[in-house]
Amino acid sequence: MKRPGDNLRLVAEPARNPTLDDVAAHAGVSAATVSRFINNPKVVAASTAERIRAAIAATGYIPNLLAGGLASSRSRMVAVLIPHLTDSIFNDTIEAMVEELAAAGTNVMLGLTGVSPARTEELIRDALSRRADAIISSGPLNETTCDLAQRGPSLFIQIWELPEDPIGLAVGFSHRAAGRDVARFLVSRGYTRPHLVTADGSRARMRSDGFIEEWRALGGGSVTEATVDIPSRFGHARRVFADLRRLDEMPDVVVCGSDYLAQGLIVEAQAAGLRVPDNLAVVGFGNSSIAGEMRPTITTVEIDGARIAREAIAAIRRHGRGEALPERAIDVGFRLIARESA
Amino acid sequence: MKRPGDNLRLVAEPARNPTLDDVAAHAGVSAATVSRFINNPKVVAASTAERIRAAIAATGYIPNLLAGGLASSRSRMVAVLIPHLTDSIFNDTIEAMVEELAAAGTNVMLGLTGVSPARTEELIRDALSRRADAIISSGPLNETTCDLAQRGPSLFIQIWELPEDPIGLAVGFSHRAAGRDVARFLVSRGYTRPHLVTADGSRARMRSDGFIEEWRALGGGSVTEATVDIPSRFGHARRVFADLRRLDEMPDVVVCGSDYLAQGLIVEAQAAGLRVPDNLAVVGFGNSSIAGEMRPTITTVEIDGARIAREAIAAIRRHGRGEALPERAIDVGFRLIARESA
DNA sequence: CTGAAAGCGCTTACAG
DNA sequence: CTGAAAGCGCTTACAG
Repeated sequence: MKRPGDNLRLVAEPARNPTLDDVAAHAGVSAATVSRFINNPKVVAASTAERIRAAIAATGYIPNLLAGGLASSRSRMVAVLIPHLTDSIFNDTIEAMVEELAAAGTNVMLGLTGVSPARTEELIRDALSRRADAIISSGPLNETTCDLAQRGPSLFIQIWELPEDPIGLAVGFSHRAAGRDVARFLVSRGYTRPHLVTADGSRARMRSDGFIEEWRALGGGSVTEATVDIPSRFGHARRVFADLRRLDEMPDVVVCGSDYLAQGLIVEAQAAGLRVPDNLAVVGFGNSSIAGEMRPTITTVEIDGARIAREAIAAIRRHGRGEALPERAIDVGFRLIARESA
Repeated sequence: MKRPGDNLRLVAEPARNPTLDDVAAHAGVSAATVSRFINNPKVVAASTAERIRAAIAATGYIPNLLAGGLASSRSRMVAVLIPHLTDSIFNDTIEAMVEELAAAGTNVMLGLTGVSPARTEELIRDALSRRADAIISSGPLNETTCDLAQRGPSLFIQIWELPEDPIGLAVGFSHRAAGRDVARFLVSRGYTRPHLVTADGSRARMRSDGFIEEWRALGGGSVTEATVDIPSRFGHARRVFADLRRLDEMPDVVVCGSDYLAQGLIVEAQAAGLRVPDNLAVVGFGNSSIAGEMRPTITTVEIDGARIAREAIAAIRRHGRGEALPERAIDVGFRLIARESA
């Protein structure tokens, strides 16, 4: 078994992890100077820097970010709170987020909220306990969680939505507007009998409301609707499709809450001998990577997840420097991508 | 703007976040007692506990885990390092892990390693810096990262594999044995022309090696092989299928590195007018949720991700109590699930 | 450009 | 069951 210090002969290293003081002693400078070097190499003299660099290598020093965070009240950690990991429409955004944060030397605390505000509350509390520099959330909030989120110095960022009165910052888009756009698109393509599959949750609800509003405004006929559990996933398709066939009149297009569910419906429709989009059209949501790869390719609404990540991170940086945010809500918009499925 | 303290009239609260001392003062006890109450409520007298509880509520106290972790050298945080989030075969395992850890009051630092050992090294360093109680990794290691992983008090757990000589603990299964099982299964079903789609990475490689070894041992004929980038995803299917058609002899079964890729191949095959499994059979890997829901349902190898999560967490707990681990490697096995696709 | 010193907010033997 | 006190390992004005 190899242990730290085994390959050092000149200096008798202690068995414990080396600390800043050990490095300082090794380099013949004070701990303060080592600290300065680590956080901002340019402020120390070149020759000193070199000695410190050598001392760090020789001792195998690994900074203690718990101590650093306590002393500086900057944890260099951001909490990311999302409902699910599997079949999640957020995954591209989260992946972009985690990677951009890593590039900025910031780590990510991941919290899975499910659909429970209680879980969300606990996770916000945990993030606050760890003095997260920011909390990025797409989970369900209630009054208690909002109150909680306002406390503490952590910047609270809501993503994938644009609430009336953001707690800290919101980076998202209008779900209602997205729903309206889909309605307009389907009217323009001549569809007459849409069926909406809405996941239990305010955001999907808002899209459906927007859809119905616009559909009515454009003189569209009857709309039917089904509900599925969050998140809208591939596995829901069997039941949704079976229910579809029991409707009085078969719809000509199904609007889904995710590309995964849309994919599932295409599979089900084809297994039942229907052609997509001729016999049944399908619209997804999110432009997940599968959307452009499915046969037929899936018509969907694209959200620029990487942009959400970038805007969030830019705001965190500003907040970290003590600057005020130029705006409380950033609308990244969306884009309807017409492909083969509708 | 609401701030902490706004709704307290009796006690003049400071503008800063309340600390343990504030709670102690409010409850008329020492900080040590409050600390004890928070970490182990049973050790304080019932009446004291009640006063402390009230003081915590009144002050809106949120513990500082940075300070707590520094003092106790237990961060209550576990680092989870995985290659990707999207289309990842680990997601069920990770989801189970994060939820079980949350239930145990432990937070998760998520790191995305990609295929780069350099990234992995940096993330291990970060985890060590944050004094993670454990580092759970399924990412690629090299010599440097192994050395690093051995240092520090964090328990290092490798999941989804069973290396010769685990650094700390390994919780996984034999990929080679899984490959052999698939070969045996396909022979028993009478397939004669398998095509392996292997992701660039040692683990998928090991399954393919196991497959070929067993296939040969059972007197099987020629095997063809294609390579895809990690991870094996739905989107790879188009190219893989196109390449398939250019082979001298069309295979009768394709063995994929994930259920997502298997799903994609089914879609491609059907779009080309082939029937699955009659004209082309497909085998997946991982028993992701889509596998049982696809049409046809996908024959695959199930890994008990929840069990991996449980074993890992049990080990972390033991390690936290200072107990030695009963074993250095835990084989959770796997199970071939025969469905419709092969 | 660098050092001495105070302080960040907890935990934990040690005593009682 | 509880308190006083030392200590965890950093950062950061302050002074030079």
